[in-house]
Amino acid sequence: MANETQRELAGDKAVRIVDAMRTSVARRGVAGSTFDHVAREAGVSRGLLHYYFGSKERLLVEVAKHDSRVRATAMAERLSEVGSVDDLVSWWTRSLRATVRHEPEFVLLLLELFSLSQRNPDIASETSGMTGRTAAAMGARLARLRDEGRIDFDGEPDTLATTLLGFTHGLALQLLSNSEASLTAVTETASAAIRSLVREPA
Amino acid sequence: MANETQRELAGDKAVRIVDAMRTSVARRGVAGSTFDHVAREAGVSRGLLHYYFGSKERLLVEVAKHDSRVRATAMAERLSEVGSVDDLVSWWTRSLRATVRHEPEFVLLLLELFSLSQRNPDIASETSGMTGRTAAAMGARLARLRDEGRIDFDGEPDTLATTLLGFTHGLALQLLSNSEASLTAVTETASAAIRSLVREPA
DNA sequence: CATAACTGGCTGGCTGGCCAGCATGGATCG
DNA sequence: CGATCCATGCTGGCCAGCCAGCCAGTTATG
Repeated sequence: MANETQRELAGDKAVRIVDAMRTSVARRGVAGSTFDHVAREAGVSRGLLHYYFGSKERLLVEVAKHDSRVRATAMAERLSEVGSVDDLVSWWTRSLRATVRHEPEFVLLLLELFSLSQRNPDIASETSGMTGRTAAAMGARLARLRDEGRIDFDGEPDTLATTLLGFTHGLALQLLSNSEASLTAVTETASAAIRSLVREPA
Repeated sequence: MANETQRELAGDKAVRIVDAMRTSVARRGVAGSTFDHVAREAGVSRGLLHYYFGSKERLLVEVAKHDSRVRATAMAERLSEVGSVDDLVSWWTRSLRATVRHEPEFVLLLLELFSLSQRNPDIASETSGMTGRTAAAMGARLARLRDEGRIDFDGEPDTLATTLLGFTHGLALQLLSNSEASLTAVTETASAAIRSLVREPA
């Protein structure tokens, strides 16, 4: 075995552990996600978490990696259907609303990871890689759309993508934590802002 | 004494404790901010934290309250100097850059509070009150500027304020966690988006 | 039978909360 | 005016509970 971290992490149980940890962190936070809880929810023994991952920290890194891949793939898929300015804006709006309403766990996980990143270099690089890859995926698609003459915008594709992603995360937080804020009103305003960044090609 | 929570919290030591806790939470996170550390940094005994605040949770609520007041006041002050669309956009841009560069602790504290809000109703309402009051302060100023015919925009002032705040938080997070992202490029793009939401009065 | 997968009891370290008691300074009394 | 006595701010040792990590041992696999 080349690396004790890589102990057949594709196996059924390893996947279940990463999954359970992901869910638990979103629900209870990192501190509340004890090996005991996570092991029970994954249907394995506590010792196995150590056997596979060695430490809580490395398990968290694995969670971040996994989410990164899933997230980037899902986004690339949806974005591939975007073909015009209108498509792009409505895609952005819909994905924000869907995130807030149906999968807030993702935002909460991201929150925890950002928090941990302040103190843990490994998690920091993984988290930064996660947002970076997502932005890169979006940037690539934006560049392609511009090349194909379907949309136009100023500046680098990656800069635009990073900005859009930042808007999404910020509004999701705002909307999740402040129940008084109106989801529709805020997303409408934000859509208008996004639209101004992208225009029909000349 | 009417309420044991209100044990002369204006006192010198109480203030030092809240301050030390604030700093520590931003640096070490909530879990890492043990009574032992915080007490040492505030220059008081561990027992005093309990004497004043009763529990860690209530101390955190106090930190949130304090920050809320400070933050809203500071923003209202700066915003009072804004008198035109250009002023508003450049104020927003400058305040985002200043936050990222000079006071990331505020963002990190907010991050921790958001995270805790998921599990603690008291902190949730305090955090939501914090962003709510900040948005309300900005909204009031925006409404005034519109009434005075200095700027114009669509929709409710509070909706616009909430959106702008969300943008700020999201970009700050993005920029703090992803060192590769270019601060100037992203803030420029974001400024353009903001500008589209506010226009000269007809 | 050998090796890898897996289990769960154990432990040392740490943490929030508790509380018995100390110190300080003002009021009361002789 | 000095002695006595509290009230209140404050201290730090103690404790019960919890948790990540360890590891000796058991089960599955080939």
